[in-house]
Amino acid sequence: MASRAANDIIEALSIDCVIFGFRHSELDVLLIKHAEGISKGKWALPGGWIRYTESIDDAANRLLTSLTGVSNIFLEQLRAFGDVKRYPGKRVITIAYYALINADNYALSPGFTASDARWCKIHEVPRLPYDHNKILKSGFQYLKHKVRHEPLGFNLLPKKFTLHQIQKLYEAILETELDKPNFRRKLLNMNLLVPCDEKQHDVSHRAANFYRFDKRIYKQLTESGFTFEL
Amino acid sequence: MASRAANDIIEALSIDCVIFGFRHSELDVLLIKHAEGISKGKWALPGGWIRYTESIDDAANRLLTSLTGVSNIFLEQLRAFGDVKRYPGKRVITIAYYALINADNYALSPGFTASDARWCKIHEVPRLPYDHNKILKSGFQYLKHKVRHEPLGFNLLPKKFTLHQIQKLYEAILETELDKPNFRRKLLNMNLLVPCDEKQHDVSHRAANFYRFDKRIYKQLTESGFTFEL
DNA sequence: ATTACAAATAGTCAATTTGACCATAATTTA
DNA sequence: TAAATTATGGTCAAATTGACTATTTGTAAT
Repeated sequence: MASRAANDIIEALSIDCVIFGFRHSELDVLLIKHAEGISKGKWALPGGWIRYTESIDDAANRLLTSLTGVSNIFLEQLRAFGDVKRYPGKRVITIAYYALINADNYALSPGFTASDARWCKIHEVPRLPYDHNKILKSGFQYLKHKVRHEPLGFNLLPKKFTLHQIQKLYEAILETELDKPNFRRKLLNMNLLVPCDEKQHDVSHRAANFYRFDKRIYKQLTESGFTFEL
Repeated sequence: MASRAANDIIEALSIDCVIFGFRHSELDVLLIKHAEGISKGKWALPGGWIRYTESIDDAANRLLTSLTGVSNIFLEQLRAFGDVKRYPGKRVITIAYYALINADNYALSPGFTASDARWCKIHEVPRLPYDHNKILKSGFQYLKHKVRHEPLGFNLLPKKFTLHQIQKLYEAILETELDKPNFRRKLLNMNLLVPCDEKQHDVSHRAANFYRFDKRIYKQLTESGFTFEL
């Protein structure tokens, strides 16, 4: 290990990122276009090789940032994909990561081995190389599950948001419509959201109240036995 | 890839298994004693190296069987652990698998690089090498979560089981006591369990009815929108 | 046999939560 | 001033939960 160069990469092991972006009440995935390698010219999930000197979490963040410009987000590991022939010509096991962010908050700037980067609607994703479609599907399933059992998603909204915004987010991810009053009641009764002394403006109808999500309150609640369920 | 021997192993990548065993209303973990290598003589999670010619799922099964004799069980992937210094002297990323089985149904026969194999009570696990304690903890957390959202656990009970048996299983995993009539009501109202025309015998009190879990019924229910929640 | 036990199963009941609604409030634009 | 639009409030029956009590069915002890 000591004799390796700082950016020597581990053979047979890669990272792939499934980055979900929420924008205009729609769910997108972040794709990059390969500038080199065996999939040159093809759109794929952002990913690449792990260095000997970085943890896999660090590798995921480094690769995502250098390929797409999206940085400082909370990437969570999905799982490893390790079918023998998932990658052509060579045995490569990949570790998939995922995240959910507000697409509008991040400027895309393709780099490293990517010639381009763009958001793609979740249901308009083209055929991707390797098993990337499978990884994406797996990530989407996981996201759906996760969002119902954890207050994932609040961090991607603006600090102050309306109940309508959360509802749209949930509807986009779960792919259903939700009853507004009931959704509102359920969420507010959790005592998880703090009402702000501020309303919407610039809207041509009754202004909605802003709320904020308080991490500390959530932590307190969970520690006293509360579990987020939607 | 073609030029490798059939059992060449991938450097820098390993498998570790967290096998939970339910026995005498208690939850155990399966440990092996290393017969060789840098942790010779130490107890650890069963694991080892992945071959170029097998999928990671297959590797997990092969390793578990050859080390402990436990075979033909449903191993599910937990996640990868990839801190830079998790393994001494060499960069090794490990992919963890877990399963929940009935300890009494499997005879342990240590082999391969294991000199011994045994069940260890979940709260009496010694200090394990590498980050195995961390992996175990992670697996236990996941198991607790999983068991509340999926009818995991029914497959480890005998084909025909009593409601009391399931309850004991859940109590062991969730580490709580559950109200008997309420637990019973909740479970039966799911219409997931099929009552058998058979009762316990050899018990010194009123015999309980046997039930069985029907995979097809569960599948049908989930397909029509049902979600198992406990 | 009768009684004491242990555990299974049944039932009660108030409190809470859900789902499907309808009603009203606050704003802006026609 | 009315219409439009969206937020927010409220209702109500049905279903679910949590905390219990009661009854049944069997064995074991006297």
